[in-house]
Amino acid sequence: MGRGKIVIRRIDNSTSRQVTFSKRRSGLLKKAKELAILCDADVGVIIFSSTSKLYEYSSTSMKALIERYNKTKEENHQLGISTSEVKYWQREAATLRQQLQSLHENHRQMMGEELTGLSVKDLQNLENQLEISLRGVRMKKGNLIHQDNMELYKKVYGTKDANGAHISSLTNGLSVGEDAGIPINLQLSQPQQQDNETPERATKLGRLQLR
Amino acid sequence: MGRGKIVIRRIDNSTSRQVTFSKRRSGLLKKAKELAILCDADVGVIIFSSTSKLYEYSSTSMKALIERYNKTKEENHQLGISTSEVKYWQREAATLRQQLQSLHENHRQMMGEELTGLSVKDLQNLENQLEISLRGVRMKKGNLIHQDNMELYKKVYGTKDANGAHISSLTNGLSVGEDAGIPINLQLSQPQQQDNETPERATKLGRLQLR
DNA sequence: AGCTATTCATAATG
DNA sequence: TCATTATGAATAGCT
Repeated sequence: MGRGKIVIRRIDNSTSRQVTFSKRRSGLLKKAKELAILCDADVGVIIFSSTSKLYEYSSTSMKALIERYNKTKEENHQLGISTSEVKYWQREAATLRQQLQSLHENHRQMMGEELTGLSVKDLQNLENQLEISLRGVRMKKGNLIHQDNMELYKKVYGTKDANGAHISSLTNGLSVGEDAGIPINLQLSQPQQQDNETPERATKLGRLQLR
Repeated sequence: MGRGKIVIRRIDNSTSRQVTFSKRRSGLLKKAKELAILCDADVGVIIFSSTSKLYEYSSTSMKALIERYNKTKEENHQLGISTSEVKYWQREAATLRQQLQSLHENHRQMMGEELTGLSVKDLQNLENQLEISLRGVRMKKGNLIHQDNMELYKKVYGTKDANGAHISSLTNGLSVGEDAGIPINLQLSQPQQQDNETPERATKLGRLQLR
C-alpha cells in the first residue's frame, strides 16, 4: 500500500524510519481502537520508539488491562509476574512478622516482663537459663577485666612478661558462681557501678515496633 | 476496504462480529509486528475478546515490556502499579528481617552466647538486667507456688479461710534476693528440679532461621 | 507536512 | 471456518 512494495526489515535510513514510524504508529493505534469498538474487545497497545518515547492506547485503562493480563497468565501457566510476586513478598513479610513477634515475646520473658501465663515449670526453666546466662556474662566480664588489667600492668611496669602469679590468681576467680567476686585491682576507665543502678533496658537494640 | 464502507460502532450481529474480530485481530497483530521490525520499536499488544479469550503480541517479552511501561509511568506520574507494590513489600520484608536479626542478636546475648565484642560496661549492663530478670522470675514463681499451696491447703483442710500465719510467713519469703529460697511445703504436681539440670534453650519459640 | 500511485486489509458473499 | 473478490484504507516514495 504505497508507491511500491516493501520488505519487512529494519529501515536503514534514519529519517524515513522516523517518518514510517510516525505513520504506522498512528495507523496501528487507529486499528486498535476500531477493533475494540467494532468487536467489543478489550485492547491495549504499548509502543516504545527506538528513542524510548512511549505511545499507548487502551480501550479501558492500561492498569486494569495489565492486571487482567497478569491474572490470566497466572491461572494458565503458574507463571508469576508482578501480582504473584507481590503475594510472595507479602507472605514473606507475614512470616517475618510472626517470627519477630514470637522472638519478641520470648525476649520480654527474658527481661522478666510478661511472665503471666507461665507455669511453675516454665518459670523454673527460665530461671535456670538466666542463671546460666549470668554465669556466662560474669565469666566473660572477668576475662575482659583480666585482659585490661594485664595491658594496664604492662603499660605501668614495662612491656615484658607480666604473667605469672597474677594470671593464676585471677583465672582461679573465673570459675566463680553467684557474684562477680573477681578482684578488680587496676581498672582502666569504666567505673564499676557495683550493685544495681537502673540499667537501660537492653544492651543494644533500639525501640521495637511490631505492627 | 471491503465491499462497502462501514461506520465504526459495535457490530450487532454476533456472528459477523466474531468474524470481523478474527480478521482484524490478525491484521492488528501483523501491523504491530511490522512496526516493530521496520522502525526498531518495542511493541506490545494485548487483546481480550468479548468472550475473555486472550491474544497477544510482544516484540520482546510482554513481562519486560510491562515492567518498562510501569517504570516509565512511575517516573512520570508517581503512579505506582504492581512493580512499586513489589518494591514496597520487599522493603517491608527487609526492615522486618533487620529487626529480627537485631533482636536475635540481643536474644543471644541474653542467653549468654555471642558475648564477643561487648565492652565491660555492656557486660555490666547485661549482668544487671539479668539479675533484675532473675528477681522478677523468682518473685513470680514464688507467687505462683504460694497460690498453688493455698489451693492445695484449702483442698486438704477444707474451703474456709486458710489465711493467717501461713500467708505472712510465705509472703516474707517473696522479697528474697539471691536464691529461690522459698519454702515449698505442699507442691501440687510439678517436680521442682532444684538446682540446674540442663534446661531447654528457650522457654517457648521454635528454631529461628534468619535468611 | 501534503500528495498520489499502489499495495494491503477486509466487508460482503459463496 | 475457508476462499474469493470488489472496494476502501493505509501508506511508500516523492515533493
